[in-house]
Amino acid sequence: MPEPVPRSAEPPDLVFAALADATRRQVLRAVAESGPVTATALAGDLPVSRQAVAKHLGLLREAGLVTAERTGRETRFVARTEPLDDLAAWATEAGRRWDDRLAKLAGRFGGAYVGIATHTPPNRVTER
Amino acid sequence: MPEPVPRSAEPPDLVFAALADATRRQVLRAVAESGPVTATALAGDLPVSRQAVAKHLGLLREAGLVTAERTGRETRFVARTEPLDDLAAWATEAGRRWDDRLAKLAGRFGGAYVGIATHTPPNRVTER
DNA sequence: CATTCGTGCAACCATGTGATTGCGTGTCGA
DNA sequence: TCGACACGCAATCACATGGTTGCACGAATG
Repeated sequence: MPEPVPRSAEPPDLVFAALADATRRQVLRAVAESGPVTATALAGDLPVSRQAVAKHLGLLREAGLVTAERTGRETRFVARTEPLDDLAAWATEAGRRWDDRLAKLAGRFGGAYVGIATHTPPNRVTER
Repeated sequence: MPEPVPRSAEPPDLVFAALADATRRQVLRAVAESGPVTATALAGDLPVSRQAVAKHLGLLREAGLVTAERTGRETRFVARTEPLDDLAAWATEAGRRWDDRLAKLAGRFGGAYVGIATHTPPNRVTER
């Protein structure tokens, strides 16, 4: 056995789910670029209501992508990057492993699938 | 200006959306590990119907995560790894940039937020 | 040529979810 | 103390989405 497979910390569903929505990514990005910021301030720059932003922040918080700190009557959010690092690690690892598998198949079958599997645009079969 | 910001190929919504669903990730993983495989065969190992698998494969295909090749009456799917690489690149880049921003804020404010932003578990504020 | 098998498509259903509005509560400043 | 401000919570709504079933069509097989 080459290695016991580092078992890269598989990002929890929450992270995938949180990142799935474009608006939510926008919120996250805004938080990341605005430093500690409140939901209300954030809503000012975004095309959605304060409550919508608050909801997104809630999910992002559960996913560990932001941290909330309440002082007095306002809550400031800060972005966390670890989940992103985990995601990057996962994607890299998965991609690498599958590529290896693909390479083996290519060896066994003659390499026909390599091109298809790694260098074909979106698709070209029953293209609608 | 340090750099014009490499503008890491931002993964399209389709990729995020495709990866958001756990079952779909399972399908993708199965495809990746089973080499060229048909939807029907895939459905045999998964807890959902063939059509469900086919739908997932359809989305994965639109997201560029799998490729389909029809020969005769059966269609075999193969996983593609580029979208995953793009995702990894994006996550890494975003994380790095935000971390830089955080570091600057830490310098300006005294570092109080650093710990909170980079080493606090899920959360700890209005913990429900 | 009839049958069987693998697909794709369409309709349909239940749930989940992004977003809004309205309201109650706690905090800060005058 | 009182009003303004920042939140959090709940109800509601429209729409997207995962999943199923049923059916029709093209390709192998005898």
